[in-house]
Amino acid sequence: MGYAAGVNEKESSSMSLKHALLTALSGKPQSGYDLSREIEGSIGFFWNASHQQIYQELAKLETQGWLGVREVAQAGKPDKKVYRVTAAGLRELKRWMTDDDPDLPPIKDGLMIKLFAGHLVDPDVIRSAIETQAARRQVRLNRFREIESRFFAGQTLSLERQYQYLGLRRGIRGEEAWLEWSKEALAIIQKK
Amino acid sequence: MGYAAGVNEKESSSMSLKHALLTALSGKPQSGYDLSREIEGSIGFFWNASHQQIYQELAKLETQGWLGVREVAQAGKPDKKVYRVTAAGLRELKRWMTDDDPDLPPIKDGLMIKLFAGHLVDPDVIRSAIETQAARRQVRLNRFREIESRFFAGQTLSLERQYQYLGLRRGIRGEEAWLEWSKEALAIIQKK
DNA sequence: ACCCACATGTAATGTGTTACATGATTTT
DNA sequence: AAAATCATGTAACACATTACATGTGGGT
Repeated sequence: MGYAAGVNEKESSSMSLKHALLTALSGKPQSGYDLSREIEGSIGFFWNASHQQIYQELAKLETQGWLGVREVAQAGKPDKKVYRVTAAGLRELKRWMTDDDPDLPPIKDGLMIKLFAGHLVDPDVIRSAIETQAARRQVRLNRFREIESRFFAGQTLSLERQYQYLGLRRGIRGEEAWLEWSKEALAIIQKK
Repeated sequence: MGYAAGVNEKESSSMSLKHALLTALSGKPQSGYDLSREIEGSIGFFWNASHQQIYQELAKLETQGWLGVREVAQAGKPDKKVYRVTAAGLRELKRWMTDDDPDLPPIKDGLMIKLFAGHLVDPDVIRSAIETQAARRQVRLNRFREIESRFFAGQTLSLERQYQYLGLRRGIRGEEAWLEWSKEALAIIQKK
C-alpha cells in the first residue's frame, strides 16, 4: 500500500462559537437577538459573530440537545425564542474546558501584511494606516478602562466576576501594548 | 416597497490571504510549497494558511491575472510551479494598501472563553490552561528575540527590512504583554 | 415619512479545514 | 524498513459573510 507520511497536519480543536454561546447562555437564558447584543460587549471581544451565524448555530445546538428552547410571547414585540443550556450542554462545556488546544490562536491582521509590503508605497500610506488603527484602538481602550473603573475597581468580586475581570485586563493590556508599539513604529517611519 | 432599515451590517474589507500571497511573492517568485514554508515564519505569523488553501488561492489569483506561473523542472524532484506577481497584481496590491479597513482585526481566543466560564470548573483547570499557553508564548517570544538579535539589532536596515523589523517588534510586544498578563492572572487565581 | 430598535430567519457565496491521494528521494 | 522532506493536488465538509426578506411599534 503506497502512501507516504506527511499526514500529521494541524489540528485546531478550538473553532468554537458553540462554546462561546454555551458560556454566554450558562450565565442566563437568552434569545439569539440578546446574544448578538451581548456579544458586542464582554465575551464578544474575544469571539466575534454576526447575528446570522448565531441563529444558525443556536438551531444546531438545539438539535444536538445541548440547548433547550422556549418561545416567549411579548406585548407589542415579536415573539422571542429563549435558549437555555441543558445538562448535556453543560457537560459538553466542561469537557471542552479541560481539553488542551495545542495551537496559539491564529492572527489575521491586514495591517501587518501592509507593513510587509510597505516599501512598495509612499511611507505616508503606512503611517496613516497605523494612525487610523491607533485611533480605533484608543477608543476601545478607553471603553475598557471605563468598564474597569465603573464595574470592577475597588470592589469585592465573586469568582465569576473575578474571571470576567481577568478577561477585561487581558483586553486592556493588549490594547496598551499595541498603542506603545504604534508609537515606536511611527517614530521610526517619521524619520524617513 | 416594504422592508425596514437594519441593513448596515459589518463590512470587513480585509479577508485577504490574496494580499498576503501577493506580498510574499512581490519579494521573490516562489512555488506554493515554498510559500507554505515561508508563511510559517515572518509574514505567516500575522496571516496563517494551510498548504491546501494556498494552492487553491494561487490558482484563483492566476486565473484572475494577478499572478503568472512558470513550470520549472527539477533534477530528482517533482516539477514545481513558480508564481510571480504580474503588473495587474502589483496594481491591486497597491490599491488594497491604501484602502482603509474600518474594523479592528477579529479575535478568536478559546482561552478567553474558558476564562468566562471559569467558575463552572475547578480553578486548577483554568490555571493549567493559562500556564500551558504561557509556555507556548514564551517559546514564540524566544524565537522572535533570537531573530531580532541575529538579523536586525545593530544593523543598518533598508526600508524594506525596516518594515519587517517593525512587524517583528509588534510580535515581540504582543507576546510580552500576554506573558505579563498571565502573571497577573495566575497570581490572582492562586490566592483562591 | 423616515429611521431605529426589536426579532428572526433563508439563500447564495466565500473562506478555511480535514481527509484522502500520489510518488520520488533522502535521512535515520 | 520506516520515516521525513519535497511537491502538488482533489473532495467533502464546516465555518463565516453578504445580501435579501419580513413585520411591529416608537421616536423625530
